[in-house]
Amino acid sequence: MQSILEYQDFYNLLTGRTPQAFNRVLNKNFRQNGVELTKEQWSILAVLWENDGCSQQYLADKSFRDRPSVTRLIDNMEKDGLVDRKPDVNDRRSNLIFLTKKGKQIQEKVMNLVNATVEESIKGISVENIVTVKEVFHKIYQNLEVK
Amino acid sequence: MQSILEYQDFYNLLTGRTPQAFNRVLNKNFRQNGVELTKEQWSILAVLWENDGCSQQYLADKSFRDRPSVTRLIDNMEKDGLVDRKPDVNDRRSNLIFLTKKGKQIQEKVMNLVNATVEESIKGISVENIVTVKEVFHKIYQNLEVK
DNA sequence: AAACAATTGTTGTTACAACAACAAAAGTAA
DNA sequence: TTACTTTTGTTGTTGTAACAACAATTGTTT
Repeated sequence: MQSILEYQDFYNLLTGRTPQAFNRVLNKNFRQNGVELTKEQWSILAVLWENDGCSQQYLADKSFRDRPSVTRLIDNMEKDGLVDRKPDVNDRRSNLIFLTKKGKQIQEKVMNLVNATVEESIKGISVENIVTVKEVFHKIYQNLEVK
Repeated sequence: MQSILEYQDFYNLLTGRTPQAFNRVLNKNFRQNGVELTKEQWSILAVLWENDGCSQQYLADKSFRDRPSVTRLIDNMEKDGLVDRKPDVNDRRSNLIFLTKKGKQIQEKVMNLVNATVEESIKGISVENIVTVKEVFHKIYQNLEVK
């Protein structure tokens, strides 16, 4: 890391074309298979499939979003019939979010598409190198969070 | 990569909390130092600092955005007095984008902030591991682009 | 030259991110 | 209990992404 260009390269590495390409291909795979989900909606569903009936705050923590973002995602997903909001009788500040029948039924199809996209993307990459990427990103995250 | 959870982990790795954290810290560093730029505007300026007076299509290619996104970024940056649009006399379909005095003057300050943020983020990570991340991302990009 | 195709930029629409400000409810301390 | 603080969710605003559709211009083919 010496020149200005290399710093810009590193920025592009982290936030640039590869994550965008992955998102684009995932979206395309969704659409081509009749799955009308945004990648953000998928990331919320993935949390619910593991823990149905959790709060919006929990969804925000698990999906690395802030509360306003989750509020609006749930708004749209409720309109699309994927989830229902139910008030928490034990804490009236809180809503509990439940999968609808539709939200449950699409799990297998969606996860197959996600798995296929991930497998396609990491073809020819060794497990050691994937582990290294995970470790580097974890370290970067820690470096930035300490602040 | 065996279970559903690990695939989701990989998705989060690529598009998740670490890139978001980097963007958040970079934005914070901009604001705390009186630089009123979005990270997207910065990525456009970085291209112009290397090649002032290029077309919007060129900016789109270099910053990995589509044409509509660049149109609106330039709209906003023109309002903010960072760049000027000038018609290309040799090709009347095309605009040439030029840095204003303001757009040139902030280069040093902005690049110092970007460099500091990158350095902070990669503290304690070996050059070999950073190279591995670059290679893995390049391979992923190729895997997805072939499609 | 004329017809067709490709390129460049714009506009419209929908969806999301980030941040600030806020209200309601719950928790805590006096 | 009352007053203060924290938590949870919502709304407002601005900025961007992705995609479709389009106009103007340029390039290509015949």
